[in-house]
Amino acid sequence: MTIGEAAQRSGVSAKMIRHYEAIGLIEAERRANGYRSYGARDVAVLRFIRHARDLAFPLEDVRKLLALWRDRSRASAEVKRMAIAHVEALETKAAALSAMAGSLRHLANHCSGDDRPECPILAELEGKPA
Amino acid sequence: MTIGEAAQRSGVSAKMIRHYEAIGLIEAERRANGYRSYGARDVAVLRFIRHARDLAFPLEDVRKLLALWRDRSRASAEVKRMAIAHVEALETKAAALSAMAGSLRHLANHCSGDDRPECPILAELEGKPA
DNA sequence: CTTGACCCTCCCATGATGGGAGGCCCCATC
DNA sequence: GATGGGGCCTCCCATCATGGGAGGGTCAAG
Repeated sequence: MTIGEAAQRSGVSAKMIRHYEAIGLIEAERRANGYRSYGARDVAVLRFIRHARDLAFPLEDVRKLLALWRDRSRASAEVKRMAIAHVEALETKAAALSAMAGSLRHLANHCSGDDRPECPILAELEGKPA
Repeated sequence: MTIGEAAQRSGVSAKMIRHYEAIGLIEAERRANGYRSYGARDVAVLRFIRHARDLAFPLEDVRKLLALWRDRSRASAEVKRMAIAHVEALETKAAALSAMAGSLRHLANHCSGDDRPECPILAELEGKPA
């Protein structure tokens, strides 16, 4: 199938499929006319990548996960280790965002939000010590 | 003061100070030798920027916040509106990350993590429907 | 007068993705 | 057989905020 069809079936844009090839994440056969050609297995790989990306695994992690996926005799320990590390990174980021949201929401709650110029939000941005 | 000193006092790197100038967020006087020159007010502005960035306001928002900050007669309504919108964006992102962390942690909990190759994490990445 | 610590500008890289230009290919329809 | 439209190709640029580094000028202390 063509790259367009593979894109549709995998949910990965044609643009990204070419990119994944450019960075060596996947490979593709070429037809005589230069067009990339894909099969069912390629679509499965693309879906795998998309699912990993849906969980926000960076592409370098995806590369390792793909290698582990293809190695049927791999130990699950390595996969689990990567997953846990990634979970922790996600939780750390989520906590940081929540904290920012919380303190900003707090400031906003104390801002009248009307025509008056007094604004604790700007005051905080101005004054918070270095 | 020089850019290096302004950087130290404001907590914004010299690299970033130059960048903020390049994108028109701030301006800087120049000495005869071409060096940028900053005063206490500039440091205050840089701190303002840093605090806004600490709350993950995008630079375009910072630009608007700076304008509002400088306008002593501004209405706080606009500031509040921006803050609330940003809080919502932060919360949305945090929730998305938490959700990803949660589902991945769930998968990891069901992965033996030993020498055996069976791994629900890889199975999920492989099989999840499009 | 040398040395080291600054400063300057300009270019490149990150990470993942999209947009678009310019050009080739293929199929269907007239 | 020619034409048109849609899909494919490659290559470049943009995003967002930040850092790194090269190559070169400046200044102050020794």
